Amino acid sequence: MKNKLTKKQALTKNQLLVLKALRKAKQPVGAYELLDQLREHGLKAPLQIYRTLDQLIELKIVHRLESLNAWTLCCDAEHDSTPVFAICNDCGSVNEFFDENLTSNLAKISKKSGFVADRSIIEIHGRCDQCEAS
Amino acid sequence: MKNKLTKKQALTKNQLLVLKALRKAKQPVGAYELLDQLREHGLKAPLQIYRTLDQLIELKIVHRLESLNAWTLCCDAEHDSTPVFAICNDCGSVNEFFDENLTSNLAKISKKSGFVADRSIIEIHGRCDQCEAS
DNA sequence: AGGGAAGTGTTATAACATAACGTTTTATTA
DNA sequence: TAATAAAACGTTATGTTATAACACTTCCCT
Ligand SMILES: [Zn+2]
Ligand SMILES: [Zn+2]
Ligand SMILES: [Zn+2]
Ligand SMILES: [Zn+2]
Repeated sequence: MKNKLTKKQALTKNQLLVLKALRKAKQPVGAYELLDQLREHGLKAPLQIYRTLDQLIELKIVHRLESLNAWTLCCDAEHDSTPVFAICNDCGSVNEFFDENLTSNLAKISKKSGFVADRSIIEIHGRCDQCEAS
Repeated sequence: MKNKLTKKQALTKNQLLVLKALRKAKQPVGAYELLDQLREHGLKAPLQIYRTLDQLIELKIVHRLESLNAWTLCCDAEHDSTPVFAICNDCGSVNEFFDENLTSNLAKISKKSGFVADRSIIEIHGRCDQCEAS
């Protein structure tokens, strides 16, 4: 698989626009919010956003947060394992973690029941350390 | 906390209707599909479904599958731990599992980063054993 | 140059979810 | 049991998220 640098060089105009908007955000962003921000750059229709997000997910540059209907940049790590997202109820920040044990636990559970996993979603809601401290 | 039997005795008409529809289904069901099925019993508006589903979730009788925008009955087990849902891409069936190790791993990950967890979502997509066999 | 794959733009529509308001039912307790 | 509070209910309107269908363009490979 190509590394992220290589992938970035191949990005299209729309992909770069969406990526830039996501980078600017400190939180996951919804598709229509992205659309609003990118209207000034010529994007007009939801599909332009949804298609681009799908492409960026395919490139493993972006993740979709299922419980938020929103998207966020992948942390810099090149990873094949399942990310764990910690989502703060208060400030909306999201952190991406990896855990070997957890990944292998998931695999075991699947295996035990004969289920062949494809894609795993782990999203934890709660309060981040900063919000918890204040 | 009351057990499920006690809870069931207290269910309202709408709750019973939705519950019955969910029981009949072999897969998670969307809110509007429930609405369609329950029109003949007098339910007319989406809100009647959404409210009832919220109540049933509060009662821990029903779970929402975030990655499907659909709801399913809780397996019979009375559980406080985080359920793991295995969702088959082919047949749409969903199985609910629990895993001590996984639950404690999740707790550890949270703790390490100072995050205080509230609600965890674990949904695995793939192929169930039956579909895999065929 | 020819042909296929990926990307793009646009209009229309589908699918999912909540706001706001008032009424009815049920439970609590004076 | 009558007053009251809390929960559930019904209805209309609206907001939010996502995809279908179709035509056109760009890029890459042979
Ligand atoms: Zn990632
Ligand atoms: Zn926070
Ligand atoms: Zn359950
Ligand atoms: Zn299956």
